[in-house]
Amino acid sequence: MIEIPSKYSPQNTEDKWYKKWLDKGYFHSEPDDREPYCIVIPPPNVTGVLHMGHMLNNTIQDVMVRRARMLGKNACWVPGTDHASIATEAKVVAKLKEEGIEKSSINRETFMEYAWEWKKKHGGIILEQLKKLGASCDWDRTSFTMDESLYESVIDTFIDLYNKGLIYRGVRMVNWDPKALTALSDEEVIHKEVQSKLYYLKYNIEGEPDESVTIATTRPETILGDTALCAHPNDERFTHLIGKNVIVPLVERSIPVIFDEYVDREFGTGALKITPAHDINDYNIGLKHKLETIDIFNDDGTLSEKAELYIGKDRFKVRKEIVVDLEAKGHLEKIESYINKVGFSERTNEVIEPKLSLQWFLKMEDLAKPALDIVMDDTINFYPKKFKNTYNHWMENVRDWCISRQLWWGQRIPVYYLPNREMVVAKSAKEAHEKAKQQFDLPNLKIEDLKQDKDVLDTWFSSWLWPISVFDGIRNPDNKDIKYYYPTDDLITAPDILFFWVARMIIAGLEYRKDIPFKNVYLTGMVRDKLGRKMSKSLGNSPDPIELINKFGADGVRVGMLLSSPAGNDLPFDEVLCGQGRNFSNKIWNALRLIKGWEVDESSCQPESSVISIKWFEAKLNNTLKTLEDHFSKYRISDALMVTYKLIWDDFCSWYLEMIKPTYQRPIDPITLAKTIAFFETLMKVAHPFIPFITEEVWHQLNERKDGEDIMISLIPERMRIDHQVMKQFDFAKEVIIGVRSVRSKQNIPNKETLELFIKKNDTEADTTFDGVVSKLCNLNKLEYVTNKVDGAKSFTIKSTEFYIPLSEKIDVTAEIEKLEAELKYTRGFINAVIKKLSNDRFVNNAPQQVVETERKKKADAEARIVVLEKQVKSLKT
RNA sequence: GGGUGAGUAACUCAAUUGGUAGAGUGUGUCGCUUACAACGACAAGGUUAGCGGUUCAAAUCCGUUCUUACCCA
Repeated sequence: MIEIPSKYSPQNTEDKWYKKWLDKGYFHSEPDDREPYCIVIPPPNVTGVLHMGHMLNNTIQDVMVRRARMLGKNACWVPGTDHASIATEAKVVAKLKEEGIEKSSINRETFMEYAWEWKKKHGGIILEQLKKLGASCDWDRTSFTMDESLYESVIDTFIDLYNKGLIYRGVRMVNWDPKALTALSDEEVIHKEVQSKLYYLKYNIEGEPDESVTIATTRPETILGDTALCAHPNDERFTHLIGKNVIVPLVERSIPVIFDEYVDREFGTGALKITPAHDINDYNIGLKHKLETIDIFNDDGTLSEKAELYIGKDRFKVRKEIVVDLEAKGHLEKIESYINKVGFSERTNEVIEPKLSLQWFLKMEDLAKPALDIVMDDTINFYPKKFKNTYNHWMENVRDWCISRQLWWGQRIPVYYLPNREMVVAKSAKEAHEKAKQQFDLPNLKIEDLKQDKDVLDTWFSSWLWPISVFDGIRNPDNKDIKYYYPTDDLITAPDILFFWVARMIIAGLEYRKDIPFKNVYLTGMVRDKLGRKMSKSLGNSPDPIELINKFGADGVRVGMLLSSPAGNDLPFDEVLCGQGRNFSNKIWNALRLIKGWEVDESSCQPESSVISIKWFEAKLNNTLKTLEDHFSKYRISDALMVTYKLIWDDFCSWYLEMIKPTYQRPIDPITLAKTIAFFETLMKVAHPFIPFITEEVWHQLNERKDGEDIMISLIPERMRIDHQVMKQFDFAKEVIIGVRSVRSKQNIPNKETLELFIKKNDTEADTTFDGVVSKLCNLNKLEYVTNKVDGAKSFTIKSTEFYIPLSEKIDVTAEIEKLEAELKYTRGFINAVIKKLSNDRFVNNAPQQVVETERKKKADAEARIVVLEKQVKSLKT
């Protein structure tokens, strides 16, 4: 026997094969005559390291790409990263701080040098980790959202949209991160429940020094920015305040009492203070009632001069101080503990301050409409379908997109301001200069007089172009890559970015290519821990993917990730699943060991049982290939894997190999061996997209391969006709085998001991096709058809066929009768339901013909079985 | 508070659109039998969250209550 260790070790094969594939250029794709299959990776953040979400997501992508490749398509998976402006800038700022450098002490250019240096050093980590997973990305096409061509595409797009009148500058309430000093999108804000306090504050009524009205607030420091007090118009507790003013405590400012149905009468006292500059709802009420806005905060979260008091102090410090002062002046009625949701910055974990600020916006309404329709009419398909609802809801309530960020790391907004407060939009300062001179008739304007906008664009304003810009399709709309690969085929991503990435890519695709960016969107679930919590760094509940790979092998981890992750359902991750994946590899490995260990006798002829076994497995294989196609067409990846898993483990290893296995130390015949190896090869091909490494290794062990004859670039064989007859016959044989094994197990008869099996057919002719197989797998020394019941034997019944196994021990007649009667009871219950159905005219007339037919068949089968069972009981009793 | 999903075996999920519920894992019993103990054989396990309704027939459709996740406010 050839020396093959009994345990498969992935470490010895995975790196070897990945390198080989890479060296041979198998991952690279160039346009040709074949049908393209393309996926663009959801670009991970350059600051990121691989987490479980990436593992799941990229495993699925790799499965899709590898399968497409093996179906003969020209498969291209474009990898890359996004520049993640705020996250990266935060990292760089922190690193500089460690080195004793404050961001405020250096200029933009110097900062950008540091940032690029950081990117060069750390930006590729995540992509290297993907290689460990086996990702078959076309690394030659690796893109980065700040690469020259992608950068320029973003700028061109901004200019184009501006010229179309879709981009404007305006004051809006934004989510302000006082630490990063930038606006954040809603998606970058995480709302968390926190234990806070509800302060009940008394405002005096103007002109009535003895009267007051009490409001409740969680943020007492913001009273300094109050410009109104509001109650529900139907709330009788406050009708006496109509037309009156109240006095803001401490600053002693008079503000009007207004009425609006927005107010929740149940909350607090029913009266609400209105601070339009610092709360989005108050802002909207302020707009409606034309209230003044007083912005009491500086950008860093300290109080501004507008606040009049506590100037320069931090907002949280002020909260404590103002409560003391309010109490001293008798304005504090009480404090209750209260749980509310507070927004935190995703990147800096700072409490978000709603803030009015001047930002750039993209008008979304007209752009969103066609992007909504194209999903609703299934031109783009979502898997699972339920996300169409979510998408619809979002797109119908779309709000303008705030695209500016107060950062340096990113594409700088191409807007230039003139000394006369006018502005021009242009690709470069030089162009802007020319344009400004002409447009405003300023021949003496100097280029230094132009000031470019300080802000950069939101990272999503880069990534929404991703499926186009990775092929340079914005700048060169007719280049051969974009024409060949676009639209891409599948997009695989998580539902939490459905709106701010997926939807926007669809919008950009329709706007700039007049075509969808992808045909299908597969939404993965979220990876959670066993307790159902989201995996996150802060909780520390996420395993390190690289350690997992070291422990279980990349193949094992891939199987673990895929096994229980149906599209859109969350995946409660458990290492046990990776263990299952590793065991699967080991099973395959040992099947290889078995086959490699066989001696061949070229002159021996093929046993009948092997002939029929091969016939059966061929049918089973083709049938499974069909099921597999169906699962893939519905994007049921975990089902596809399970079907493959069972085909290999159950059908091939547990059944087929046992059926054709030569007796110990006997040689195998050449035909059976050749056929078995061919089956094994096909199985490896089918499994390759899921477990690329071990399949490549086994493929090479199974046969001598010429250079370039690798499984990765081979084709999955075409499906042949399925022999349903032989499958049916085998299913019956299987039941017989299980029946015999069950008797063995219950009677504690060791496998070594041979048995006799007598079969009494009652209605149909005996089908002896699999008798040889049954004898072999049950270790029978006799298999005989009889016409009479066999006495003193263990028995079991399948359909209406009786089976008898004579035993040396005595049979417990009472137990046998009990068993039979239990079966009779079940079958009678079953047949009664069927009879009831069939005797109902409305059923027979209304139900489809086929359904009625199967019911009749059920009835006939059950009747026959009852007759057999009854006879058996009767004979046992006499 | 509003919206959208989801509640099926101990766990994770199926059930081809209404035809008396199936896998994998786990569990139990037995077995280191000759590829594999990272294994094999066999077995147990379900009032489909509760209640009510439509139907010949409901896990599936309708209503309602409860639980839960996500999104929005």
